[in-house]
Amino acid sequence: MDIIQQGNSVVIRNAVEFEPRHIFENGQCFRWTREDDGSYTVVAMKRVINVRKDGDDVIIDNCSMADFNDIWYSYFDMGRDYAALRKELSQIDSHLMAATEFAQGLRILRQDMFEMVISFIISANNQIPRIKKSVDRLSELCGEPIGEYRGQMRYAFPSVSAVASISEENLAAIKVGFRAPYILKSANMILSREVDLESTGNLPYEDACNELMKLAGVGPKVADCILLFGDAREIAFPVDTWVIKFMNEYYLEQSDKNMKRIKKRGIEVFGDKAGFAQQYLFYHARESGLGKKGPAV
DNA sequence: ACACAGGGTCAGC
DNA sequence: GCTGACCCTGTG
Repeated sequence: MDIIQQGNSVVIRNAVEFEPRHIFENGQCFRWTREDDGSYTVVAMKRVINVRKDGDDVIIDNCSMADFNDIWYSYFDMGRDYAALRKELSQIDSHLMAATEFAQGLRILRQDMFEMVISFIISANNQIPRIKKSVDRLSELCGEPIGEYRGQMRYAFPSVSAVASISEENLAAIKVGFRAPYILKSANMILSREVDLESTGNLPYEDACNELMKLAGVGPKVADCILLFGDAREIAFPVDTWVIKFMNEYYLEQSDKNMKRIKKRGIEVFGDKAGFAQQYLFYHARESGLGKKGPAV
């Protein structure tokens, strides 16, 4: 991989396994905006960057080589061979063959654990545009300002203590509805170390899940999202409405809506890479409108 | 207009 | 285990 600094940008040459659209529009991340020029402006890790594709090159603007090495290399999971991963998954069956071909360039981000906890608590029984707005409002309310970019002030995702001490009144302004008390309670549980986000990384998958589910508003699906997108747990298999759709369509003998059984079946079929399989299939199902315009693929 | 669902979770049986 | 309610808001 050839990576060079060019002015205020870092350029990754020949990055055929890096497609900003597939990375950001697949539901793992909420703090991005698609610009008129097709690029993506992203706030993460107390920084703001702009990511775009130019031919086969990826251009990360507002980024130093030092930041790329220290932060974004890990964030974008650059150490993983996605070509090999897609090839491996495509051999499982025709659905994964289609999904991995469709979403070439998708990567699973390694994001901040606390940001994942709060973001996915907000995601419950919610819609992606509204989730994005709520996370933005929360960051503007009590996140650190990290400077202007493209004429707009940007705010980092707030710290644990900042979220834990939001007033009820301010929290209402974020418009997270019935999730407000969950956010407050969970932030306080993390602040008091009743649940230690940093130690979950050392726990076996099942234990890490149970630890996270002690938090308010965190059930099995949200716990899996936190572990998959925040802790790079490849076995984590979040079961949501879209997963229920494609599992019933392709992988279950008879219609089933029990999340526990669906999850068990997913791990049975996809093995220790279930999380990756889930992302490709979820994204493909959603983008192709499975269940709305008839069966996909 | 007004019902309906949206990357689920929780409380009550 | 299963069921219904849940704050909002864009959609048809």
